[in-house]
Amino acid sequence: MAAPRTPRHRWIEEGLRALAAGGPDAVRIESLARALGVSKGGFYGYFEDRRALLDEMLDTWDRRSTEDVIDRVEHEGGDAMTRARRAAELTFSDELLPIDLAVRDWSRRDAAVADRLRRVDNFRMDYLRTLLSTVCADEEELEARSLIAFSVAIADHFIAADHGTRSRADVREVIRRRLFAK
Amino acid sequence: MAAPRTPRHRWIEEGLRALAAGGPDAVRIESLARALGVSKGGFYGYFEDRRALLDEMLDTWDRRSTEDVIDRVEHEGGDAMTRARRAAELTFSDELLPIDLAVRDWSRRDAAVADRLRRVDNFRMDYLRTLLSTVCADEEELEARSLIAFSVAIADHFIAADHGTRSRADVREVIRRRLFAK
DNA sequence: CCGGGCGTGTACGGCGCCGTATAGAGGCGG
DNA sequence: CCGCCTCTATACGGCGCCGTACACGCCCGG
Repeated sequence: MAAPRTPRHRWIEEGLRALAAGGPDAVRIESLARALGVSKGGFYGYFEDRRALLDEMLDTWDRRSTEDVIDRVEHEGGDAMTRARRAAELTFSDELLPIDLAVRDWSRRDAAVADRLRRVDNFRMDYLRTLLSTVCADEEELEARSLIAFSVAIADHFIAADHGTRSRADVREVIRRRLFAK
Repeated sequence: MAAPRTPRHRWIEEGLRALAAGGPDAVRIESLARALGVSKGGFYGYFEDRRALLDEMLDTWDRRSTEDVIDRVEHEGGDAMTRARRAAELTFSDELLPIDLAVRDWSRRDAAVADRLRRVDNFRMDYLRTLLSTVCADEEELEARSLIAFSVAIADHFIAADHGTRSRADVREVIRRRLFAK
């Protein structure tokens, strides 16, 4: 049989690109086809409909954002703060970050997406708790620090405010040192 | 002259409702008209086009989220932590919160929206700095606390994680007390 | 080298939306 | 009480998209 010019994963890749750039409403089959230099003819051979594509896109994002990230971080090693910084770098990479933000917004309007996001975020928070537990024994304190760490990391991409002479990264570094202080 | 059944502000109200519920892509003139029990006939008498409506919606949201909130909080009075909590309550009320979140997402794809959001967020951060400066003298520390406070408030609505036996509100209360401790 | 299938291109009907044009209704001022 | 002026309903052409139908071509297995 002929090797497909445009296999499943290419539709998924292009879909994730569109999602990152314009949110779920921008994931249009005909526009993906144009971006792929192809007509939409083949699409419906792989996917039942548009929703099925969106589901598989979420599968792909889910895996890349959790297992894949932790595997790499744990493989590279380092102390707790180093691992946390590295996990944040990978999680919020140029590639994954825009998808994450789009999914986060999308989840407010779609219960199935919200369920997935909950799974992903719990995965991340669990890892963060593990890392922070090395410097913080009190359970209440641990939970507070974990939520602060995750909140600052996420909100960094949603907040538009300036910080006078300091850069946002400077302020975040101050916060990070504080969180990982014993 | 006949009093208009559907004046400007009703289109704007309905537009904000649609924005809150489904993001900017959900603000469709014909669907707003349906929601208002009216045809779109009159719309183009008030607004140049769809974009003009979106601009006025942003004007309305901007004012309600900044000046209106601060005026009420300052009028009610209380200590710094009380005012901060009250400002957060008003800013993230059932009515304003979904609009805020939608605008925040929207701003990633529209530079004009991003400019407005920056103005609004800077306004809020300035107020937060003012409040926190009553309990915190060191400038670096003040900036860190302000960013944490704003980040936790914003991220609260974007993060899906659970916290074991504790509720999210519990954890946030722990953080709030910490931030406002001298 | 030849048939069959899979992946593709193309065309179709349908829908929802945009922005425009135009005609009607209904109150106000003269 | 009548004309006018504003707001509204309706209709239109156009566009982009969905999902389906079908025909073609190419490559693989026999």
